[in-house]
Amino acid sequence: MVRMKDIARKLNLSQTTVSHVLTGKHEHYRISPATVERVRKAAEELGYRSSALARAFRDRRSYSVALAVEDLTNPFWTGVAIGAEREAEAEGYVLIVSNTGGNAERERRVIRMLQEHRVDGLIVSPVTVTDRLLTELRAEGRPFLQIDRSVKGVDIPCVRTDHVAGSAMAVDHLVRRGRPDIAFVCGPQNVQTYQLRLEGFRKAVERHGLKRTTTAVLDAATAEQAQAAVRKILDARPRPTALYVGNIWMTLGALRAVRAAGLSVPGDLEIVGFDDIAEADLLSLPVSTIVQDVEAIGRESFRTLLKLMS
Amino acid sequence: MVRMKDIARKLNLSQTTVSHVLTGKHEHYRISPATVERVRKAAEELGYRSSALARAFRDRRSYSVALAVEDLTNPFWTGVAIGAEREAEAEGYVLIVSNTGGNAERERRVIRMLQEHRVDGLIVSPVTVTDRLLTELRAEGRPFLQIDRSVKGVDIPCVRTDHVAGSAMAVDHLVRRGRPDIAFVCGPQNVQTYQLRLEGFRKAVERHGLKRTTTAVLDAATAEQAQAAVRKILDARPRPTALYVGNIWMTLGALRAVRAAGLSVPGDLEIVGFDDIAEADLLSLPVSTIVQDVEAIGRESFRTLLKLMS
DNA sequence: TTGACAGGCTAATCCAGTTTAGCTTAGACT
DNA sequence: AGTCTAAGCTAAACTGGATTAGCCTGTCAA
Repeated sequence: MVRMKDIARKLNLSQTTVSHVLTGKHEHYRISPATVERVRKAAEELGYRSSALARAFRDRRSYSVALAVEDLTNPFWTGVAIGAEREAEAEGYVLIVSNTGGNAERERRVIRMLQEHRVDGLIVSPVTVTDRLLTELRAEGRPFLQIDRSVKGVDIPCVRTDHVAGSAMAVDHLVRRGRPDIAFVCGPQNVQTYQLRLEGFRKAVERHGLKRTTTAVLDAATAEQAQAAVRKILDARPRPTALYVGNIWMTLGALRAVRAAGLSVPGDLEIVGFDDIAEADLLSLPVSTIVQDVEAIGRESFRTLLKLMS
Repeated sequence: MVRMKDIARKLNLSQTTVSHVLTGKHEHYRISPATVERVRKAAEELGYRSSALARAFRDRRSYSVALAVEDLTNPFWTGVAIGAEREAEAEGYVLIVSNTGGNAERERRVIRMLQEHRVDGLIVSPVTVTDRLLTELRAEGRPFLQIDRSVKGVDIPCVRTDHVAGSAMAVDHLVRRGRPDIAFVCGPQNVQTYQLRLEGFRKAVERHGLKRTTTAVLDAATAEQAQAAVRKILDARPRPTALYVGNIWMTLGALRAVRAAGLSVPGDLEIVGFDDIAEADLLSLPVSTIVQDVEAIGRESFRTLLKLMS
């Protein structure tokens, strides 16, 4: 690798002068235009690439931030990652995306690794992370942001969709369509996202004064569990005429159960799901979705982190 | 941040000794067990986190590698990323995933940025990258790997599925099912992946001596283009009874066209698509797919890169 | 009583940039 | 003649580890 020193030696200049030219400081430190030109030309010729590593070391800023998410398989998280990366790149940062798989041990290992790599900031969706680790991270003074869900009792900023409002939208929509007997298929209550979606659902139901709603809270937000739950729901008499489902996989599972039961959608049953299903229109899936602008969440997260870092 | 120096000062030891203990070198450099214990305890108490940055700087190895992919929205690439990251983490590396969006300028910028961050190795799917940039990268001596597709005339290793064999599988399957009149909907020929898939198709067709096959080569591998192409294909008389489609998005587009035409699948028309559609069974999509073990491709890529790096 | 060796540690150097605090020379001005 | 200033550059320090070379003391054998 070509270093500044090499350029300096070649031109019989000091490394300092080369640095001034290459970092554009020659406005402050008067350097003759001829020298500026010579330095630039030499840098180009030798294929000089400044070492962000050396700079990071000296400045104690790595110009890198990390995003640790639960499941890169879920379009929600890839969207967030793409949004965050775009914004990061525009600001000259490198984004490190880590997939924790919602696994406590991996989450911990990944965070430690990123700490050691001295990332300037961290965006985490705390699935299993306890307030102990978060508090420790904050004590270290590393800028730090939660995304999509937050640990209770820890006052660390969090960027997320208003899940309560999202549920309200779903209920409003179904009521407006004349389907007040809604069955809500919700994810596990140890995940904050689903707590909030359930809370929003309950509030909206109360606001509308709906009497014939039901709620199924699953142990895990999977297609399989949703399929089984919906099968039961459809056995009930009178059968609900609307289904509100708490995430993308559960919606697919629900759809499967509904088809297996031979019901028509949206004739017999209208379905609203949280999370966009990108292929819904391609496949002509008869479901409405509560769409979160995932890339915006990613962009906003990075921008918030940037503020915390300055 | 706590440094080795701080631990040393606290214990009235030299930084060297602390380093020896913390890196486990005290087997070589005799240090009394009492000192080892004291150092370990102090490190723990002070919450010492070794700076991977400082180490990277000094060793000229960052213990980070990068994976630059075309489209993180495509499950193929997220699968690869997850596989590569898992393997990287196990080896103590940090993986930086970048989304180039198949855009030449972004691809170039991202690669430059990673170069400057002194990643130890690079895995790229060269969409728009020319052999000039690749050759330059190799000249720099940075270990470097192509994935899924390779630039012609540049001898840089490439990890990918055997696309030719994949196409052969598709044709074999359809022939076995008694559907020799296959229409192949293929992606653009400036992308190597589709060149190979087309080549495989042609070879298989020849091997079987099929007479009634057709081929549509699209300008872009999108659902929209595929839908339009399939619409035309279905107008032909006699109509083909089998469809082989070159990637996931095109398969979804094709499916849509087939449905719009009111044909039954697989009754009137049997469909095989390259790339897995994860939701296919959930949605009871009547298509067969050529499944690539994407995480394995990711893992294998990282392992190959690791070999190149040592 | 010397010298060989082991035990237990330390000083100094290097990595590639950025930054601070100058240093030298020529010409202008007093 | 003296001194002030601007122009155009440079030396040295700093970042946090890893490493190389070696220092000092005590014990034991010849």
